[in-house]
Order: sequence, then structure tokens, then C-alpha cells
Amino acid sequence: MRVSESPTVALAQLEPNGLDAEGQNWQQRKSIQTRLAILEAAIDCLQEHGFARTTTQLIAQTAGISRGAMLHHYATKQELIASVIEYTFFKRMERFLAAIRSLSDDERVERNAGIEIYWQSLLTREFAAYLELMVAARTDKELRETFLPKARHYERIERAEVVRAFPEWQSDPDAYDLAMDFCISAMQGLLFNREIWQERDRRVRLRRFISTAIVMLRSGALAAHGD
Amino acid sequence: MRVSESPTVALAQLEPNGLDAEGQNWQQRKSIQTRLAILEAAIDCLQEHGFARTTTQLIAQTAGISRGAMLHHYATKQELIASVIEYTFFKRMERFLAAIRSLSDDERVERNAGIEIYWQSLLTREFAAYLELMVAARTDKELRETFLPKARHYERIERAEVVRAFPEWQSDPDAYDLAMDFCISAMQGLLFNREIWQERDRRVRLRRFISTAIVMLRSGALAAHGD
DNA sequence: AGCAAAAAGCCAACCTGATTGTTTGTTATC
DNA sequence: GATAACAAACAATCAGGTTGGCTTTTTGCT
Repeated sequence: MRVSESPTVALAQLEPNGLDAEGQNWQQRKSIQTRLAILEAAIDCLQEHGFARTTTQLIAQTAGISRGAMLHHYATKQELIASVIEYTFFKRMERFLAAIRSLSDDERVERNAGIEIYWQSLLTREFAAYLELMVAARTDKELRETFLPKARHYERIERAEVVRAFPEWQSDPDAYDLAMDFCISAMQGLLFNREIWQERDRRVRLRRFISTAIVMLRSGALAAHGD
Repeated sequence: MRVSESPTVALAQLEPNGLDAEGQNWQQRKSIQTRLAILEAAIDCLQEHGFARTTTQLIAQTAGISRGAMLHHYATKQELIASVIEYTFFKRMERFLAAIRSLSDDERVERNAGIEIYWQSLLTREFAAYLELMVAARTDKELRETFLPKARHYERIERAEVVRAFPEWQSDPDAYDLAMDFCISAMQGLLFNREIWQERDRRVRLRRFISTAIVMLRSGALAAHGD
């Protein structure tokens, strides 16, 4: 990726290796194309069947290649999953930041539109796959050791990138951190209970409440520092 | 269970069948004892190894019986899992309500201590197991059809039981519903990110913020009805 | 009350199907 | 000719469920 296209400094460092668009020769282009097909297929499988039922067989089948071909590109399942973690985070974050930057100052600051954009980013295939891995990592030791360091690293990148898109928070880093933690928790929690809470207006009302709480936090009406 | 011992009217209706303490004859007592051992073992397995790796073999081994014996009590894995769903919800809710009722009015209303008790209930083995099933149900069709109806039913029971323990909310049912949705979302979301957000004070601060937001919602300072 | 049949609790061995990773072979590109 | 992309077959493991058999308890009949 050329620097001029680089969406962000910190995020660009994270871009998964070996997936850059332009390879020189035929084999490299073909290889990248196949790897992308595998990653996208893995996302579909994770979203639809969950981590447990996402077998190498199923991924290869979904990608339209043989298992042998897939294992040529990703020698083990673990290796593939590690790539999926990187790929899903990068793709989601890149789109999220682009959407945030396309907001007008009025939409962003007054209407707090960033919240809805974050919510939209949670409804993507990419986040569904990421979530599957996040949950599986809680009990799968091998996956855990792959996932946790990456997640902790990404979390720091995310903070640094998002605050640049929300300059109105820069004056109060403590409140910003709390607002981020709060937004992530509440929204992801809502996502989890989405299917249990069937009434849509109920979920909409909750998002409005979360948004209100964040606005009040920014205005200083809700103290960031407890007793 | 005798009526005089019934912790609540609605919750008591939910008590898993066939696990009452006193069976008449030897076989019934033995059977109940074994079933409880199996359920507890299943909770341990779900918590430690996750739904995917919780095999019938592992559960039986953890419970200290043979697989054959286990399949005598629960003919299929699905049947067992259905019992685990009921058992974990009932056990957790029963203890949660008991803890809430043991609070003084001052602790409950002024110090908003119910929030911390709810948080504690999310840290139990029972909730860890319940959560595993909740997540797996998102992509496992068979489990989904077992889990979702139960979860939706429990959710209504929970509302009805909890509001009786928090009479100060009874005057405003809309605000109560929103507060419940909010509390559940934010707390469960925090639980999910617990391992990624390593700093403890950060998580404590978030819980304080959530608590503050709920208190303000109760006092009417944060409007329950949006724009 | 005594006793045989039925049933319950329990266990071990087997069967079928699925999954992961390896190996061997084929075709196209460098 | 060497290497990369791909495919197919193979081996080892492990899952869930079935069957048959053993021991103890309960039930029903005389």
C-alpha cells in the first residue's frame, strides 16, 4: 500500500502481510487471490457455523478449492485463524474509520452519529467472525495465545486511531478512555442479547440511552471520576 | 419444594424437574444425586473447555461415572444441554435474588449495591456455562431452537422477579425496563472484554460509571424517552 | 412374608462418521 | 529443471450413539 493511500499511520502498520493488491508475477497474484478467497470463506463459515463447526474441509469447500490447495497456503488451521484475526480487525477498522471521517462536524459532535456507525460496524460479517474467535479464545488455550496478544495490541491501535477522528475528546483523555470502554461494552452487550430481546424499538431506545450517556460524559455532567 | 420455601412465585415454576431433594426410595435419591453430579460436571466442562470441547466423554469423566451411565440419565447430548440451560439459570437467579433481598434498603437504594451483586452473578461458574451455550446457540441451529425459547422465557421471569426486589423502580416501568436492558448489556459487554482490558481500575471505573448512569436514570435526570 | 420377575443404575465394547494433518502425484509457471 | 499451485488419497484420532451384560433395588403375586 502506498503511503498516500494509507488511511492512518498506526493502522497501516497492521495491514496483514502478503495481501497487497499488486504482485509482480502471475503466481503471486494468483496466490493473493486464493488467500483472499480463503479468508473470506473463513469469515462466512465462522459467521454461519461458528468456530467449532468451521472445519478446514468446510472453508475449502466454501472457497471453491480443494483442502490440499488450502493447506498449501495455510499449513495449519491455527495459521489460518491467525490470519483471519488480523484480516477481520483490519478490514473492519479501516471501514469504520473511513465512515467516521466522512461525517460532518455537526453530525459527529452534535448528533453523536459516531455511535450509530460503531453499531453498524458490529453488524458486519467481519465482526461476527472476530467475535466467534474472541469467545472461543476464552476456553481454547491454543487460540487464546494467538488471539489475546493481538486483541490487546489492536485495542491500543483502535484508541489511538479513533481519538484522531474525534478531536472533541482530545482535551480529556480520561473521559475519552472511559467513553470508549463504555461504548464498546454496552454495544457489544446489546449485540449479544439482540436475539433474546426481540422488540426492535427496545433496542433502539437502549442505543439512544447509551448515546445520551456518552454525550453527558463528554459534557462533564456525568463525572468520570467516582467518589 | 414446599410452598413455604418457595423463593418466588414465578421462579419456583421454573425449577428443573426431577431434582427435588427428597425422593422416596433409594433409587430415586441415587438418580437425583447422579444427575446433579452430571450437571455440575457439565458446568465445569463448559466453563473450562467451552461448548465445542465439552464432549460426553469429558463430562462423564469429570462426574466420575461411565459414559454409559450418563447416557442412561440423559439419552442424548441435546437433552443434557437442555437441562444445563435450565439448571444454570435457575441456580444463578435463585442466589442472585437471595443476595439482593439480603441488602438493607439503604445499601440497595442509596449505594446502588444491586449492581455489584449482579456483577458477581456474572462471575459465577453457572453464568460462564450459560454464556457458552448462549454464544454457541448463535450458530448451532439445534441448540438455538432449544436455547432461544428458554432464554426469552427466563428473561420475562427475571424482569418480574427482580422488580419485586427493587420496589423503588415500580413507579416507572419504562425506566425500569430500560435500566435492566442497559445494566445487562453494559455488564455482559464488560465481561467479554475483561481479559483484553487488563487494568483492573479501568474496569472498576467503568462499573462505577454504569452505576451512576442507572442512578441518574432512576432519578429522571437521564430521559428514558429519547429526543 | 417370601420369592420371582421387572426395572433401574451402571459399565464396557463396538460402530459409524467426521476432522486434522501428511503424503504422493499432476499441471502450470518461473 | 526447479518451484509453485493445486488435487486426491491415506492414517490417526475422536466424536456421539447403540447394544449387550452385570448388579442392585423395587414391584407384584402367592
